[in-house]
Amino acid sequence: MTRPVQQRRVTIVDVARHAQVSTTAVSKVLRNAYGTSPAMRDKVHQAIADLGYRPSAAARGLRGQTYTLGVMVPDIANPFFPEVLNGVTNRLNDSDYQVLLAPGCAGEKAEAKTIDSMIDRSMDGIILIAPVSPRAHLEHVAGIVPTVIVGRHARSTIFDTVADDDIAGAALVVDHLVSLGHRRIAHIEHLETEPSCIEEMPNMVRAEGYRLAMRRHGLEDQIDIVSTTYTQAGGYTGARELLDRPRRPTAIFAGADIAAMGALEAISQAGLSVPDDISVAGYDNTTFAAFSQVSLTSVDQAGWQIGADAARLLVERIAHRERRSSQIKLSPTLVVRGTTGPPPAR
Amino acid sequence: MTRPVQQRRVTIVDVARHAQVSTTAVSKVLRNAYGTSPAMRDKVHQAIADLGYRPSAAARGLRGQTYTLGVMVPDIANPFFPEVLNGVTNRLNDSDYQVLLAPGCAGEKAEAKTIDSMIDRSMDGIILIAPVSPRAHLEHVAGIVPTVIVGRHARSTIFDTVADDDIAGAALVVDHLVSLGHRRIAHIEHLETEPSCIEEMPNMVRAEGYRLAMRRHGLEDQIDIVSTTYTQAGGYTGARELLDRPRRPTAIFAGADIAAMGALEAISQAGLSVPDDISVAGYDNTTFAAFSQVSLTSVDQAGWQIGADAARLLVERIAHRERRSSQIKLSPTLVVRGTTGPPPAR
DNA sequence: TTGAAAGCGCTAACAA
DNA sequence: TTGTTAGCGCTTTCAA
Repeated sequence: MTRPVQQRRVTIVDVARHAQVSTTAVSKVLRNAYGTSPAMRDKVHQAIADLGYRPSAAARGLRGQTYTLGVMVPDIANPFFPEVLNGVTNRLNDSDYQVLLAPGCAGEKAEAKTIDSMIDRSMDGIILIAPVSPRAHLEHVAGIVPTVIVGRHARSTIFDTVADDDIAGAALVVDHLVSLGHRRIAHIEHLETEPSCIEEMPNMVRAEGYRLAMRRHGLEDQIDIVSTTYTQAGGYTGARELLDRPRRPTAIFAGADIAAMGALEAISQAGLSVPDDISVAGYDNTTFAAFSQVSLTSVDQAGWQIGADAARLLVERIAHRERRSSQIKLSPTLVVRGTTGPPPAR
Repeated sequence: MTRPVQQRRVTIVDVARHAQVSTTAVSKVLRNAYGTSPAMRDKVHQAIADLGYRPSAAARGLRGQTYTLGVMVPDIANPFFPEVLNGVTNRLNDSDYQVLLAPGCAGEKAEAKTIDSMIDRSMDGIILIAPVSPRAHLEHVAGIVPTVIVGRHARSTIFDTVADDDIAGAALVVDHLVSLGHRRIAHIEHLETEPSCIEEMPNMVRAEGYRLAMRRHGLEDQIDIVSTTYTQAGGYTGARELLDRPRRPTAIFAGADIAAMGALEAISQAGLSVPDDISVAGYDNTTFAAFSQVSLTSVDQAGWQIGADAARLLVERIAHRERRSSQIKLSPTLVVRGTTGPPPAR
């Protein structure tokens, strides 16, 4: 029985020797750098293929790039984020970059640890999705490594941002419900416990968009917000609270689909039917919103496009670190399904 | 306006000078290596705190460990995988390891590319979830870097495995349906297009478990399998085909929840009701199976536990590369909900 | 127990 | 256009 020989790693030196050129030449060919003749490129590529050479990211990182981009996701179980991620990876598919995801970073502390670990690993750039860190910290990070922030309604000269227009998204829902005849429209919001950066977070902007739209329709006296979280449990307790009101709302706008699911559960338990007794709308147009049994009216914020734009901005910024920062704001659309209808006749 | 000074990175040399010790000493303290006095440890830790030193993973990787573990996930949008991932990260939470996820590796080619990129980055160990690569390739990889394979029913001397007992899981479903009085029980399977490693894949084992259980109940003449994919569309077309049978089944066992969702859609479109006309069961007990509107009977394979076990085995193997390989097989449980009931009276 | 010094594999400044 | 060479920040023998 042959024992597998633990062979030494093939290095750039082996390639150079095999191709009868210098290591510099190999390095240049690898990086498509200036100053290599076609003949040399061929020789080097041949040697690389012959030897099965693969560059060591660690050694590269010590001097130059690692060809690694990091993406931080707050909650991988929320089906909206995979969609954004697909936009990112798809955009980078035939680039030299490898995307690595740092999972599970709930809260400011875990988030800081995750970002640090990406910096320690000399990543060439990072995309932070809906981070909760204070603005100052994000700017500090962006000063160290090219950074794109997704979801925060912030403006900075050193990082780029991509976000959905949450004001417009909330307005789409309110407009739709008003046009159906609703007046008593309530909102379930996510309230961040950590007080920093409050007004930049998408959840807060959605609540603000709801308020603005209600006022625009002359319904300021109907504004009714319960503060819970964007979770199924949060939606459930929020809806319970709303259903206990002396005059209960005829429609509930939950700031996230998963919260809308909790609300639907509470409504069904209360013996009420949707949309005949009460309408429900969500946000994110996640996979399950389209299930026929669910059929949830929801705001689609084009997660795929958000991811693709973030990836593009990041690559651009890596190439030109001094270029002006961009802020991309994408317009959401409303997907009307079966959970919204006219209010019950009174 | 002060321009942010791009200050030089704090290195081990700075720490050594500040603490008045050698760089060797700092390195030892960092790695909890043998041969450091408490006094020295204190001095070094103090200097690290004073200077805000963080080790460079690239430099470390060039000689020793990178303290990075890679996890490859086939499809991040499938809500079962986040659960496994949470098990992994939770288990490693207070270790020195950082978990990084390589997303989107559909197909053998993309998978190989992803694995290579993890090796290039000198990861200390990798967890491959439901890989489709041929066995020989997995063993080759495991020879280079400590590897744990999740979901494959394989046995190897050089890699560890963690898997759900899919034979038992399929039996749980068939037994449940038979006990309700069903005889015509059909199965929707996922058929891998790439012919390698077929019999090791969880989907194939589930189909085999279905066959075995049917035979055990004396129902071999009722065995009815349609081959599609574990997707919503796959479940939809699979169910359509089954509903068109001259004598249609009274129960459908889909090998994955997401396929069960497609089947439910097809059934509802055909004007049939669940479970009165036909019962449906899934596999994975994903989040949406518990939604009251869905209420899908499903097999729970304890994804969290699978992830935690995989992380434990990987850390053990990194510490003892020569230890005997382990195969962990976890027993699934059945979660009975509203989509299964007695067959219609004939 | 502590430290000096030689690399790890690559990139980039500089020389030819 | 090509090659020589000095590091990048760390780990790891090997001496002291």
